[in-house]
Amino acid sequence: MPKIVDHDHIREKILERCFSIFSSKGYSNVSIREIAKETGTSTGTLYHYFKNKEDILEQLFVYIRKKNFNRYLKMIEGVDSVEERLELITSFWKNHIEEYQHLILLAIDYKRTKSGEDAIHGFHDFMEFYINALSETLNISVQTAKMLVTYLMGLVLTSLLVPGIMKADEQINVLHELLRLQQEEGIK
Amino acid sequence: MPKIVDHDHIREKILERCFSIFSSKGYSNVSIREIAKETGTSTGTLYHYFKNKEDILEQLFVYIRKKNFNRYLKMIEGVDSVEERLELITSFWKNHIEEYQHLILLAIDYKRTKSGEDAIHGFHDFMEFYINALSETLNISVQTAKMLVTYLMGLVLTSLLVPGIMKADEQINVLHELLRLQQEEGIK
Amino acid sequence: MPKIVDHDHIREKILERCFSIFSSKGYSNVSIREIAKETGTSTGTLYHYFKNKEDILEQLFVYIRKKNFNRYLKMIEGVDSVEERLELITSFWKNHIEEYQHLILLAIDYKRTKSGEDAIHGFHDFMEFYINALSETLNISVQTAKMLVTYLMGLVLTSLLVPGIMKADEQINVLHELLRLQQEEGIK
Amino acid sequence: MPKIVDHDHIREKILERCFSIFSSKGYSNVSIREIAKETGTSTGTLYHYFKNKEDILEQLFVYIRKKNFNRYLKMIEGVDSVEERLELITSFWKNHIEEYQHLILLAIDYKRTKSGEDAIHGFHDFMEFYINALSETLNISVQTAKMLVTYLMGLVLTSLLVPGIMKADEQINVLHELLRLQQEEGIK
DNA sequence: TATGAATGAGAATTCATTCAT
DNA sequence: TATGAATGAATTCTCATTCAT
Repeated sequence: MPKIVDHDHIREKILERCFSIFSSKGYSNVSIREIAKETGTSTGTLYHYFKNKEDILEQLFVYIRKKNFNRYLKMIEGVDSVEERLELITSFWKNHIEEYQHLILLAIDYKRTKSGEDAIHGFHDFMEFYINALSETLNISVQTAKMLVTYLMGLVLTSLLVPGIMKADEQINVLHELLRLQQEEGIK
Repeated sequence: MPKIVDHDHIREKILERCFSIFSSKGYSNVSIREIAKETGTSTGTLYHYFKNKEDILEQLFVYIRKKNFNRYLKMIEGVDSVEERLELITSFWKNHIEEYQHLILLAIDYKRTKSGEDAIHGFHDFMEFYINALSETLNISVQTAKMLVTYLMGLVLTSLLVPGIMKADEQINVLHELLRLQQEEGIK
Repeated sequence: MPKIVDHDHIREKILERCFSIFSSKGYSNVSIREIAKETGTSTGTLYHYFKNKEDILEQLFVYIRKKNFNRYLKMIEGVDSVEERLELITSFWKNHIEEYQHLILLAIDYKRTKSGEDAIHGFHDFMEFYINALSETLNISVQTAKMLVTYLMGLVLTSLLVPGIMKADEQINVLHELLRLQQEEGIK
Repeated sequence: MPKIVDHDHIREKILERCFSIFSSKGYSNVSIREIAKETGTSTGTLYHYFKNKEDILEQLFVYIRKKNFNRYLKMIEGVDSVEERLELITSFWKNHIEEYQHLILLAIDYKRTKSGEDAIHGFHDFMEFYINALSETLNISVQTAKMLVTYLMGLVLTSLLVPGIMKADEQINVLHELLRLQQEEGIK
């Protein structure tokens, strides 16, 4: 009579924890032993859920991407006014900037580990999704959405490297104002 | 009368090579043996020039920072017209975007390795230098310079992660146009 | 349900083997690889049982000390006549002189490695135990016991360095005679 | 025109310093680099005076032995009364106990490094010299001299390992008294 | 004679992975 | 399914030794 466990639930618990550890220490600097300890399991158990260490990184990337997409869609859902959406998005970014820091670091680790097309591909989808989503959501051109995403990426990165100088909150406010003005102009 | 060598020259040759290797594989994924092979020396020699592996990262960061500052100052030197400077800076960025990719990756490795204040401090100076330099060079407010730097950081990062979507060249052109227009307006 | 092993038993098997290897080659001249080979394990396993190389030395010292105390006490146990005890002790020394050679060498390695108070402390207890034990066991003054122990130490050392000249057996016999005479005198 | 240096003098200076360093840290734990630094020379220079690291140990042993013999002979020279000699020898031991500690440690390092007959042979001469010298100097039997030397060795060793318990000075006094009494008896 | 830069073998230690229980 | 003991390759770093100057 085997023990009944929620396989996927445990897997995701482990991934969630890894997202944070990998981010702060770097994938390469975290040992399997450390992951086991931090997740309250054992090395043997980890190898039940994941093929090998790299597979954790791989699954983590897929998991986080999916989670992000879903969350974005759920957030926008049912909000029709562009102004409201803009409000929503800016407040969302303020609250989740740390998570996007993790994401960027994860992407870099992923790229360096896979060092090939797979990584690029994965992140490509990510970007494209957000560019199109923002373009549609905010009713702006794809070109403008690209610049917006680029800027947001810069925001995340600088807030990660030089939190003192680049206050993300502040800069998001400025951005919000800029976009709001642009919306108004568009309406006129 | 020991063997006479240009200690600093050798040191910098090694650092220069490490800048590129660390960037593509990540500091933690490059072994001392590999560095020795890539730089055409031996592990023993490396430890003659550097206290330990971390010291390579440390010295590399200092070296690159200094080199960057000097180059920027030399570039601007003797160019008085703001338009010309804008031209200069945009073309500079186009030519050196890869190097700034390396730099960002280095900064991340540095932060993760030192995992503390030291890293932040080093990068803080870097940012501050460029924000002030751009503010003065292009005759724009510090606030605008911050946004500009943030955007440039985003540019570097996206061109690194999704080179297909975010064409740095293209985006720099757009940015250039934006800044040029702003300058003109300022003149009027 | 991990693999079930008698952790302490394995640990002691390793220590027992190290006692002999360290003694003949010196702690510093024995590599972890060599210990692994000699004990029939692997380097990884050694680090499963010991924190690091120095920890082997440390645990070895503790282990040997404890083993020695217990053996001495068990030997004396139930023997009431002083003459019999003297007989017992001298024959014990004859049989275990090699082990005391190991012990002295271990103590020296320990002192040099720890190079501090810890080492002194450990050996201090050892000495004190034997001085008091001999004093009580043989019914002699502490001062005389000290001299006896000093002499025995000299015996072990010389038999180690110049086995040809200083025949331990012979010298123990002389010592035995001396002590026996002293006992008799005390009785009178 | 080559620099004129007193080759032997420098060599002995180095050996003297090594005697002390080896003693406290152990031959194996002292690197050539460390010897160079401690003696104010360079690794290259050391290899001018000594064939290799082991040769330092070898020459050191020979040097110390010779120095010891000469000193002993010079000390005894011209002192005819046995009582005076005894006085001389005990005070000599009190003053030089540390040096004999060094010597024992050196002998152990030597034995472990050579791990063969050479070492034994070297120390054999040492012992024999002292046994005979003491026998003649103090007018005691060789057997007694052997016991005396054994005891002295124990004294040196215990004062090294447990300086707190075994006060060498004190024990030498006791020994001195014992021997003095024996002398008197012999005279009667 | 004197220096210390250069070397690579070998040291201690860590790590992903396997496997008996 | 879960555990952690076992493994040995690979890592960082040290060291005796050589050699150009």
